[in-house]
Amino acid sequence: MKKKATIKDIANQSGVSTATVSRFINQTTFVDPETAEKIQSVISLLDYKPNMAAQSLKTKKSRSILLIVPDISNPFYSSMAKVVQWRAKIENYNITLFNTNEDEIFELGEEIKAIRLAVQMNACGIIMASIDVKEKVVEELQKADIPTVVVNSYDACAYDSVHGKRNQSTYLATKHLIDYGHKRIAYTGGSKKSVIGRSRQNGYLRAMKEANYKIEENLIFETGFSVNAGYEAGRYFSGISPLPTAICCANDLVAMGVMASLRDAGILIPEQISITGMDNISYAVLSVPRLTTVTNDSQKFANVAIDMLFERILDEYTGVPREVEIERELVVRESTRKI
Amino acid sequence: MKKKATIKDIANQSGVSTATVSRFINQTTFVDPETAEKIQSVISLLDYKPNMAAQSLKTKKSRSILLIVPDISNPFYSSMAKVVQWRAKIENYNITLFNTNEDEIFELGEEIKAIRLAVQMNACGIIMASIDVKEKVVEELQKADIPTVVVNSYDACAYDSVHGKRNQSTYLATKHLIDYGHKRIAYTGGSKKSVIGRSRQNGYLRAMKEANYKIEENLIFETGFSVNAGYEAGRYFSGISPLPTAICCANDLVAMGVMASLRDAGILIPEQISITGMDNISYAVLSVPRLTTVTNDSQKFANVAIDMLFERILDEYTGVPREVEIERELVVRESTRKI
DNA sequence: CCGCGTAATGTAAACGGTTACACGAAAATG
DNA sequence: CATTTTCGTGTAACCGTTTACATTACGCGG
Repeated sequence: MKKKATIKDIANQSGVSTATVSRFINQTTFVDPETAEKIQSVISLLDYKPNMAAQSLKTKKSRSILLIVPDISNPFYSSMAKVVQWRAKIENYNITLFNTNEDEIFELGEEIKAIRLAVQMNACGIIMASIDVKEKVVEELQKADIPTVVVNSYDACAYDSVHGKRNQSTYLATKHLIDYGHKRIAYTGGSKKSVIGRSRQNGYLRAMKEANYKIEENLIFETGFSVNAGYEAGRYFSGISPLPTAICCANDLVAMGVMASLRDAGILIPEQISITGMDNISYAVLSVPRLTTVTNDSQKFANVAIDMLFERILDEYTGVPREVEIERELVVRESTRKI
Repeated sequence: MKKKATIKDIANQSGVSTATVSRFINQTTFVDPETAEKIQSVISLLDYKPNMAAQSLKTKKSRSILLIVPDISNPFYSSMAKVVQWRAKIENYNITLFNTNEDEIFELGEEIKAIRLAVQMNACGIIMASIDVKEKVVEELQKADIPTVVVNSYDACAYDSVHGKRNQSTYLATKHLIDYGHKRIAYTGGSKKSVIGRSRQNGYLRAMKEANYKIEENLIFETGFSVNAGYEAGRYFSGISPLPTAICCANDLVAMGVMASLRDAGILIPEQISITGMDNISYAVLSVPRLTTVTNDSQKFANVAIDMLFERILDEYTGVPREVEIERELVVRESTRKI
């Protein structure tokens, strides 16, 4: 195995100093076209590629962004990841993926670990789309002192943040159910321990209260954010008698699980129970009946997040933390019906 | 902003040399328990975290693995990513995500770029789940000289590789359709330019030939691997008269797209057309009618891949490239019916 | 009491880049 | 023509670790 070519090799073979080579590569100073050509030819000849570790060590910048998500297998996050990665690549950054697995191991520690990793690797930026941002996490972020944008959290006021418009998500969905004449509306989804879990459940509660409906404890089933979690919830609800007439789910995945479960129990949707989701992932249109849901455009989230992050990284913006709210809207399809 | 503590700070404040601190951290040599304790306390006090760039520069190892996938938003790959990341984290490795976006920009260059990145960052290993491994790519891998395992490619014989058992995927699906009495069976999915595209289409062709059925050119519609691609294909097929009685799709995403499209055209599944998918992603059970498909357990792929990769990284295995085939099986559900 | 092995630690040279500073030559200025 | 800029480049220190080698001190056999 031949040793990899270093900048010194390039310098020697093209009869210049390493400084010149470095300058040529990074275009930091004008170098004589003739020299440049020579250097370039030697570079191609030796197939030289700068060592990122060395660069990073010297410049204290790593050209990499840490993307923290709760569950990369959730389409919302994976399609976010796709655009983040895409945008980063264009700017010549690469992305390190950290999956906190919130849904399975409910350990706050994962996020802390992620942030530690970011400082160890000299990450240029962090996109934190994890579903919870607690005090300890903020503290750790503070110490890390790395440009950060938080996705999907409503109270990370110390950082740039992007999230859906407040009081829309499940509020819109529940309101829609109420408008359709439903009264016994159930709710299921991730626990209130997470920001998203809380905000989604609160949306439901708020709509119910506004309508002066009584909230029946046994119609609220806390679980996870996955299809399996939804399936479990569906089993729970199908055992309740009388059945609720509608179920508001914390996200589409849960809704799909619920629907599958109800179908297995022989319960008709929407004839017997109306279902709403949240996120409008691409599978929502494909489900049968098509899922009524609320948009949550992950690509928009990702684009806004990366825009803000780059502005911070490049010092194009140094002001107070920004908070951008993404407008959401109800998409009425066939999983809900008037009663 | 306080400067980050370095190993020198730790050394100074605990009255030992940097060498000792390093040895303590990496547990490479026994250090006096008393000294150790002192060092540890200073480390916690100053919140010291080793700088990975420096470590990587010196040791030429980065403790990071490059994961190359064609489309992270495809559940097959995102759930692979999830387990890869999970396993890597346990061993204290982190993973860099590279999405080649094969489906949209059909550029071979992306894979080359990815491999280059791997060498620049001193990646310890590469998991290459991209849908094509061409000559040029292999050449680049050769130069890179990094432990690599290839996923889902049938002809990367120079590397450890994991893929589904040959001649199963679409072959099984098509055979199932034939067993069900179908004769005019269509096929759609990604182009033959990619390994997967080829192997999937070949499975279909082989089954058809074995049954001595004639292959009608206009019943083969090459497109992508996504839901949208499937939707397009569905539109194409619904314009054909007489309709084929079955469509074998390259993967579940495509199948779901096709089903949505046919449904929009008022065509009944499986009454008028039977549909098969491939991958058995978690949404396949959720579709209506439930999709008949062939398993392709992404988590198993991921686990095998990472197992092999670690064996290479840790030099636990240095023999000839291994090839592991994951058994697949047909899952008959409701999207197909006897004719 | 000498010499030697051993255990714990220190010294300092890498690793592969970047960049502040210095320098000579050529071009611009007056 | 003398002086100052400008330009292109070289020199060498530095980034934060690891590690081969050197050093010390101590215990032990002869």
